[in-house]
Amino acid sequence: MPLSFDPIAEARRNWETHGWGAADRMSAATSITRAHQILLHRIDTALEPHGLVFSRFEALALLSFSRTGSLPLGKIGDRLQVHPTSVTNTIDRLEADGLVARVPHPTDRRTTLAELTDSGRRAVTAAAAALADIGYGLDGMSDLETSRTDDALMALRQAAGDFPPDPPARTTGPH
Amino acid sequence: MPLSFDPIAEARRNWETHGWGAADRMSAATSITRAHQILLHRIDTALEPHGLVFSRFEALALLSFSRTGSLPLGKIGDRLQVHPTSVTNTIDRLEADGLVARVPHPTDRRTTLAELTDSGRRAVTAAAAALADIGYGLDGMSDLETSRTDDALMALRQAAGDFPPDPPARTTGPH
DNA sequence: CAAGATTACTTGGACTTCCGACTATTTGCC
DNA sequence: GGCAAATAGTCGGAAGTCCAAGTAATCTTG
Repeated sequence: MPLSFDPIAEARRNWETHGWGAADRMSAATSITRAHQILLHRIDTALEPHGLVFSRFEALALLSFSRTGSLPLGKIGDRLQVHPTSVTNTIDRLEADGLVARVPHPTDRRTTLAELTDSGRRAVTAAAAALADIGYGLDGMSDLETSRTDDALMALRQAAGDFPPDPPARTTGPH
Repeated sequence: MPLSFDPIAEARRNWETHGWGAADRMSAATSITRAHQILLHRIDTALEPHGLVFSRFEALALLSFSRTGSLPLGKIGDRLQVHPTSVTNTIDRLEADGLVARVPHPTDRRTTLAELTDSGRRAVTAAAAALADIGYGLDGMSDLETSRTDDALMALRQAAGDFPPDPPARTTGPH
């Protein structure tokens, strides 16, 4: 039973009426929360036939970009910006499905590597195509709206400390 | 250990290199996911001294805007756009903390109303001030970036069916 | 007016995420 | 060298979300 009005717009009116302040920011923050929910649902629906969810897809994608098809669990967490326990859980699931394998690090015995299997590489390729097909769940947003959102959120992520404010380093970049 | 580069920008480069397509959309979708994570953490941190989390605060705010300080649980779910089960859980928590009370609907015995207590009204007022203080977690985004994001996500929400595409109804609106 | 459909909420279960604590290993430094 | 500090990963537990299914009440319709 869809609503006949925008609940966030109504919340904004109430905020203003009650003098709660920062109504624009409340609206944007709530919109981001709701957008995340919409995206996650659309993306997970598209991934479901491939036996994946978004977080597991992200881990596979990251592995597929690495030279050796393997990465330490900790590095996966850093790049995906999730808690180490979430990485453990994600890799547990991928390993149970035969999409990755845990292998010991050749020199550092503390470290475990997650290594993409052939099956995992096939799955991530097919899943990436499925996600591109649905425009990563962003249907309804124009290219301009998409890029503006991306730019604005980059400022937020930077301010939150996700990456340094400096201009792109002059080096060859991360690897 | 913060990264020295933007992991989403790097993912975009990899997407393009591998010809996976829709790199701009992937970037925006991933940014929204990460932004949600940042906001939720900042907001919940600000609410923690008030014994609330964002979802419970939203429910209290909704109740405080209603004429009687009470609403059917189902209507709360509709407005907040969350699953009925989540409403049950949220109200359970608020009730355990004495911030709302479950009361039977006067005419429809299927329906349960959540009613704000005095304690709940005090809590939501204080919590709203705390959230306004931190700009709803959006520090780092300018007003322009905030409003552009809000506009873009409104298009997404509308396309997802959250509310109808028509211009605002000529009626007196929701109540 | 009675059976079937719909609506409202709750329960139980699966999943994901985070936090705190713990083990094992490596690194830094006196 | 050797001990403290830092690093890597996992486990247990608390939260939150959703889905499927179940109970209770109301509405619809023949």
